[in-house]
Amino acid sequence: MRVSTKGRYGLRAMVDLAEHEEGKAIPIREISERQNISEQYLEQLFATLRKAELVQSVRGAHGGYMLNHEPENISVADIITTLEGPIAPVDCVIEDDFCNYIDKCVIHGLWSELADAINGVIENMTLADLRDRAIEEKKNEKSAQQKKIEVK
Amino acid sequence: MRVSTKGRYGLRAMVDLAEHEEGKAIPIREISERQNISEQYLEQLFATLRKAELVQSVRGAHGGYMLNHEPENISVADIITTLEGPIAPVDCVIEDDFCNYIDKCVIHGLWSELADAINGVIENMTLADLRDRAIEEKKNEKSAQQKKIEVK
DNA sequence: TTGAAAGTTGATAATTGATGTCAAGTTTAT
DNA sequence: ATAAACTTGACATCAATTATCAACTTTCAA
Repeated sequence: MRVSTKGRYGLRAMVDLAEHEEGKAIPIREISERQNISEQYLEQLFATLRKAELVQSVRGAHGGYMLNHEPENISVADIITTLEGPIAPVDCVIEDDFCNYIDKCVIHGLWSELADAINGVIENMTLADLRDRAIEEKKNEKSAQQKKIEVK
Repeated sequence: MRVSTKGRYGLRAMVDLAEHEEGKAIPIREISERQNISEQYLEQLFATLRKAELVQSVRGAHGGYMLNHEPENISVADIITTLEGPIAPVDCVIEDDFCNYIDKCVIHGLWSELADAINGVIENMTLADLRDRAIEEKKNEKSAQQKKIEVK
């Protein structure tokens, strides 16, 4: 019942992108350094994100990746489901063919509720929300550091 | 982001037990047949459930397993966390040591929300709820069959 | 009453398959 | 010619499942 590294790393990379892109492409190496995720793995993730049209790639020197939509219009659910497939605690919530077990529907109801709860959270949070939090976070760190220095 | 077979099969087995135990122990073979889960795998799951004191074992001929508490007092969360470990989308929601990444807290907030949403659902559903649904379900099947026969 | 057989839990090892990770080479644009 | 995206493949790790064997309890027949 974990979000795998695909979703976790991918989400961090996308927040990083939202934070740093200003009309220009960001190379994977930069994200890799800031986020401490291997370039090779990030390449895999971005290949998937590109196919899903969540990001654009710019090849060649000074190339890299940039978001393909406004951060306000990219939800956490978009990113995670792209990288990990549909978020559902069990397959039978996704597929239309029924479970082949006796008490299928008994537990099916529970899994549906769970899927709804999960999706409610991740559909209602956008990349813009996370980016803003990240920026806020860094402000606080800075002012905390400032205080330390002042105390010294 | 799936509940693994441990949680899924374990939950089905426990519902089965709640449905069929009437003061007597139920052997694993019966559950295995009804639920179509291998005996060996079920044995493993029940070993874990026994150590967590969710079930009792009775050895020897006519032995088997029985619930160790009233179905009303066993939540879905009890069963799933026993079999799969704490339910959290990422480790840093469980552990107290911080994530070692830059935007730790940015995404941390999201994961916490998600964990709360999930736990809310599974803590508020008990084995008794699922058992009752299972019984209800079977009644409906029967009356549906009955109707078919009547129509014939 | 005793001893063997059968049924069952209990523990651990072995196999299989999926996922995560890394490396090397290829293509494209500046 | 260089810097970057792209592509493919190999390897390692972990989860899921099956298999094996040991220990214990009851049953039943001699």
